[in-house]
Amino acid sequence: MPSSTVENYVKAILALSLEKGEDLVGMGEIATKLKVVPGTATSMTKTLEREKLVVYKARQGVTLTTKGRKLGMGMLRRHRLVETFLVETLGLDWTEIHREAEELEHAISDKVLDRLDKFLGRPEFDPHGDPIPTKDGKIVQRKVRNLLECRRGVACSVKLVTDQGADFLNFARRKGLVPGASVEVVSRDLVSDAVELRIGKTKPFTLGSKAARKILVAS
Amino acid sequence: MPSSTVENYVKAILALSLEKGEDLVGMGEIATKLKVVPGTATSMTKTLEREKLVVYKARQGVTLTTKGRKLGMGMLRRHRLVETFLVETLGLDWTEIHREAEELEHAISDKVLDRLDKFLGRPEFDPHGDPIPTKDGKIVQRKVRNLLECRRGVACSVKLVTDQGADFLNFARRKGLVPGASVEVVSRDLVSDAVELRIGKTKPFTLGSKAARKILVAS
DNA sequence: AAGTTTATTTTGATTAGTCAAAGTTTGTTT
DNA sequence: AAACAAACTTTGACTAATCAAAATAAACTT
Repeated sequence: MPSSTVENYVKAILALSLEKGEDLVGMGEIATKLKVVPGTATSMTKTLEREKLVVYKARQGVTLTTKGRKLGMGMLRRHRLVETFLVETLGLDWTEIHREAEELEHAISDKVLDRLDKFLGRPEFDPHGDPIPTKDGKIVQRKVRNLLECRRGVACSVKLVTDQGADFLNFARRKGLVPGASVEVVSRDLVSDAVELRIGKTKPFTLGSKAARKILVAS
Repeated sequence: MPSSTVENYVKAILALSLEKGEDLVGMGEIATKLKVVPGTATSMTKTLEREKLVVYKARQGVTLTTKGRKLGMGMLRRHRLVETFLVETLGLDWTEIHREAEELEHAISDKVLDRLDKFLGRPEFDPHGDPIPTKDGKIVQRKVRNLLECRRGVACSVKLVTDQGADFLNFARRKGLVPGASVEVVSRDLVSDAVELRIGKTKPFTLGSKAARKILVAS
């Protein structure tokens, strides 16, 4: 059994390589994501290599093996199913489930996870709109764009909010930028570095480009 | 935050003192229950004392402080609510939930626990028939007797099976000795050290006194 | 009371995960 | 190419939890 520390490192490496669209992940990135000093990332990486979860090239970075990828996907599945349960069944708030799931994901057995999955009706997406990997570690990807990449004047549906910090989630919810909401880019201004949006028929508002990039939509 | 190790020690001390009806618990008992060597129990006990969870008298034993008792009761509550959830909601088997709950009880926050409690309808007893402590750490005790202490010829209702090992639970279930079942002591034989039982209207069978002592009933 | 058994405590090691800080590479400027 | 900066690795130290085995204390037995 991998320790929860090992699980967290593998999950972080998977998340980083998905974010970057690049398999090789550097020690600094891991250290930042997990809030440890770089030396710790290096030494844990060697532990992961001993367990055949990653391949490590000194001073270059680390890539997941098939085994590591499987474990990582399993963690993602756990995490997202737990989040779904917390929102759907227990009625917790969107913005507070991430931290809870972070703990629970390590404590849940495969058997309980499968029962939970069944109980929830085998959902495909979690409350943030992220796809839930299947048992064999595949994820259904939707064709999504962020709000900066959208055509003007075309209503799109919000699929995903990529920043899971409570602050940002709260902000997004206040603005109505929740998965499922219909949003249209009214105008885009490269000088002020912002986009003007309209949710349904409400009056338009402006979002900075940094925030706009965090909201993913599909048409 | 106490570590899960600390939580387990406190839970074990509480369980032992409840079992014995005696506050003072010896190092050997703790070591046996937690499957560690006695020296480890001694040294962890000192850690617990530093955190003001217990009072420790060398070569005598250890007793929980108010703080320790509160933590212990909290763990019992967690454990039993999680077990209830696993059986009631996810439909897991009676006999396999203990180990699962053992992990989950450390990972669940107070907030999630309270939501779970509400979702389950604030149950008073878990699937084994054990009372679930209230949020402020009180347990409702039922007047129960074991099968050796029962009057002959009087139907009683099974309330509690005190051995939670999978083997014994399986055995009890096969015999129909599950919480809620109606059981009657037909005869008692001190020589063969056994009692003859009848469940409802089925044909009587015999149970050794050691097993009979593990089945608690109320009339 | 002396000896023996049993429970407990101590001591010294070990492992996983971490940090601080010193030492290396590698790559970038000038 | 020499100097510098950034990223990375190494080293040594620390904490929590554990075990093995030696030392000690208490409780029984003759």
